[in-house]
Amino acid sequence: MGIQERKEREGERRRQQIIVAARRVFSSKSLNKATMEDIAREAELSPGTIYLYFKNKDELYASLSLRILQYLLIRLQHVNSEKNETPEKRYASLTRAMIDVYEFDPIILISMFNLQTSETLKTLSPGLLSEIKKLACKSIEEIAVIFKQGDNGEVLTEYNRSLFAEIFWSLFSGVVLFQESKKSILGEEKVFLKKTLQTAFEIFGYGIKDTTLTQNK
Amino acid sequence: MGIQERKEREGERRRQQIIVAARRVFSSKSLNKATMEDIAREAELSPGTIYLYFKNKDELYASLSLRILQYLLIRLQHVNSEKNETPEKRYASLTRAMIDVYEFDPIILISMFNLQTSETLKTLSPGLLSEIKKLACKSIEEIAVIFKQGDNGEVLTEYNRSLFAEIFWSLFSGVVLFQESKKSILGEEKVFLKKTLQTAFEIFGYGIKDTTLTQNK
Amino acid sequence: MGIQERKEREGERRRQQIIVAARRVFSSKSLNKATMEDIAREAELSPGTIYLYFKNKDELYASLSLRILQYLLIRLQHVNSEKNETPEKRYASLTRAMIDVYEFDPIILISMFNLQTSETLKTLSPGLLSEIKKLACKSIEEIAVIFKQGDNGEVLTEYNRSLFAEIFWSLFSGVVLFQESKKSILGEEKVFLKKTLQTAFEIFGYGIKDTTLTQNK
Amino acid sequence: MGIQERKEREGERRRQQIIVAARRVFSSKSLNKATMEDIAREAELSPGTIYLYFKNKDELYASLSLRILQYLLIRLQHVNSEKNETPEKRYASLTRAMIDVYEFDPIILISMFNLQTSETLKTLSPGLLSEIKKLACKSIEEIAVIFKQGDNGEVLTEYNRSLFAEIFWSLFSGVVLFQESKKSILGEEKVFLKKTLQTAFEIFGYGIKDTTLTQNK
DNA sequence: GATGAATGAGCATTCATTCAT
DNA sequence: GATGAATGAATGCTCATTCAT
Repeated sequence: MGIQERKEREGERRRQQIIVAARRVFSSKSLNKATMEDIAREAELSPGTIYLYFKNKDELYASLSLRILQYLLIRLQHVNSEKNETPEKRYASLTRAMIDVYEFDPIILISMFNLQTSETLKTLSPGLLSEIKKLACKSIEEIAVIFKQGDNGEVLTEYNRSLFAEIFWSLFSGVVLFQESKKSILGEEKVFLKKTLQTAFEIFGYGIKDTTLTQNK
Repeated sequence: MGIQERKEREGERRRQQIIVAARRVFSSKSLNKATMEDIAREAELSPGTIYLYFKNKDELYASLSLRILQYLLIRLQHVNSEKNETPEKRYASLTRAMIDVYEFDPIILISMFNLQTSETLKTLSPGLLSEIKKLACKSIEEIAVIFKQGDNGEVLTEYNRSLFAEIFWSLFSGVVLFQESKKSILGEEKVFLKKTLQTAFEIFGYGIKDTTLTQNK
Repeated sequence: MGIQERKEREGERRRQQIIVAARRVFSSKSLNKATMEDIAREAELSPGTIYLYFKNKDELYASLSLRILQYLLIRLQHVNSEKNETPEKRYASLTRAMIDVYEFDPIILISMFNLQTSETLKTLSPGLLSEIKKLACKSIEEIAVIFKQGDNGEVLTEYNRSLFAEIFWSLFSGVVLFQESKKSILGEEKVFLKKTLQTAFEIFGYGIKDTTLTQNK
Repeated sequence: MGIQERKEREGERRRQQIIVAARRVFSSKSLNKATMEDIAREAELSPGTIYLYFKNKDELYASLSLRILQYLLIRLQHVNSEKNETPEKRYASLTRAMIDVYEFDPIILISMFNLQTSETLKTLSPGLLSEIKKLACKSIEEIAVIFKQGDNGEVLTEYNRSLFAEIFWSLFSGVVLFQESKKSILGEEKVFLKKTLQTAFEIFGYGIKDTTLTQNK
């Protein structure tokens, strides 16, 4: 029993060790440029060992996203657990949560956004793919819940809330990716990502109030 | 001279022929899956010929984006040329322009967004890279110009306008990429991209009005 | 001593357990496709344990052949022990013995024939290799002994008997392998291996009578 | 036109060049031990070039057998074209043909027999597989035709002729493989393959006469 | 300019074997 | 004796790019 447990824990530790190494490698090289040997070297393991814990390169890459998706979902659920708050406060909590998620691990967050668009997802094993889908969908649903009560007491329809949630999520990913590209490619030294995100969310926050009114007319 | 000109025109025609073929290939395969031979076959040329017109695969890929960036810039300049319009009308023109750009060539637009984040850009030849940068920056500047006069007569600072423009651009790319990923990966049948974009721009439009007020206080 | 014996017996049991598992695995996968882990799983042992009983994969594979070679030799010796029988009856016993050997374990028999031609044998440990050689040579000698008295009372020379024995053995392996290939590759539903073997042996039986006459002229 | 032809001829020459190199490599190493790089080096080409002419390693290996199967079929058809010959003379021609086939290229003949039993065939492209099947089946049919008129004027049934042809073929492969294994593994210096084959065919020749009589009773 | 055969570096993945526990 | 996690060498195949014609 104790042995069983210890082994499981050690196995999980190895997975984390590999994920951490992969994170470091992917932060300097893209999925295609990074080789399994790079990752193995970084993890101080042999290439073969990685395959004991991850089915293949793509699954390892996709697994990176799991952690941040889990963190994201927890943060969003926490926002929703503060039930008696005003809509304004809930929205403020939401924006804070998103910025925290970014700061939790920018590199992995960006790789997750890239994963979203890539063909890689299509060849993932069903288990891992559905896990990712589940977390992503749940997160968006949680965001939708935050928009439950329109700021003016107007109740948003189910449809609108989902739409707003998706747009909010799109705004988040769009800003992060664009600022990242500015930093890495356009060679801008200082990118005020946090400030830009705050402004973006502020605009969105004001925007939905009026949009709510419009849509309910 | 006449001969020189004809040659140049014919050369340009070849480039377009290759770009069109590449577009078709990239629409069904991602950058990494598509081979130069695929593109050559599609263009009814030999692989070697492509290298007469494009330095390498990445440059060919990046060249795809040039066309849509050019189209985008022209549309944005057109919006700004309607000088006496009200801010509301100008914003409406802007949103229409963006949706037109999407519909002009969704595939290339998406590939351009992907290019933005990819490592590919880093290895591009200086000439092509600066051409892309120039078009992208000009476009964002044109968007900023559209925001010149705040909707309430308040004049936005140069800084705010650029920030808003970037956020607007981020929102555009975020929505397009997210909806695309919904379509291709989550397997959603119908994705209402146009509707989602309109709503997103509506929210943004309302949002900046109030944000303007706040920021100028 | 008693302990020593018990250990040896248990060791032998383990070897058999592994051989049985290997047999099952090789029946569905060829030598190259089957992995040591497959065999370990089938034997409900760990990969490492197999190496306590067999030096390496090739030796394990070769060991499979030992059992059937032992069975073959015993059957052939039995045929020769029936001393007073007529040549015809002895030949009939021989053919029956060969068919029994086939039916004893077709899979291993075939793998033995394949082993014969493969490069695998060259890297076997001297002990195992000489064991296999010894059994194979003895078996062929026993067949030669069966041909001792030509069917017409003519006495075959030592040389002829060995030659006939080898040809008989070749015929056996040739028919088994060819029919096997018909079954597995040409996709023939029913292969009448037993009937074919009987006819082949009948032809051979008649043939050597006349050949004997010719050669002694 | 002339260019087209020359290119085709050069292409065919390359294929032959690769096949010749592969033959040399496979004669000293088994299919599994020989690497594509070995073959490329032997052919003084790069690994990539081989893939321009052969789909993969297995197809290259299988292609080796095509030539000898073609040669075999031609020889057998030639035997059958000598229509007025006596059965005895036709059988003598048959045995001579088989020995010639062996001497035409022993190495490839053996590799063909090994191919017959291997799993390799199962993954071949349908075109190549059916080409091999076709040649093999036709050859056996030609052998069956040679047995058309039983040596005693007795007419063999279609069924018997096919059976005899298969057994004859099996005998051939069995003898060749066994003698080969004697040479390479048992370390016998001189193997009298030709003599053994002749004796085997003599036995078979005499044997079918009597078997024919028995079967027609 | 156009060709397309040839190149060859590069890489994910496998699996027999080992050895610390 | 038994384990099974870790190893790491080995290899088939791809494909962007070149260059002789």
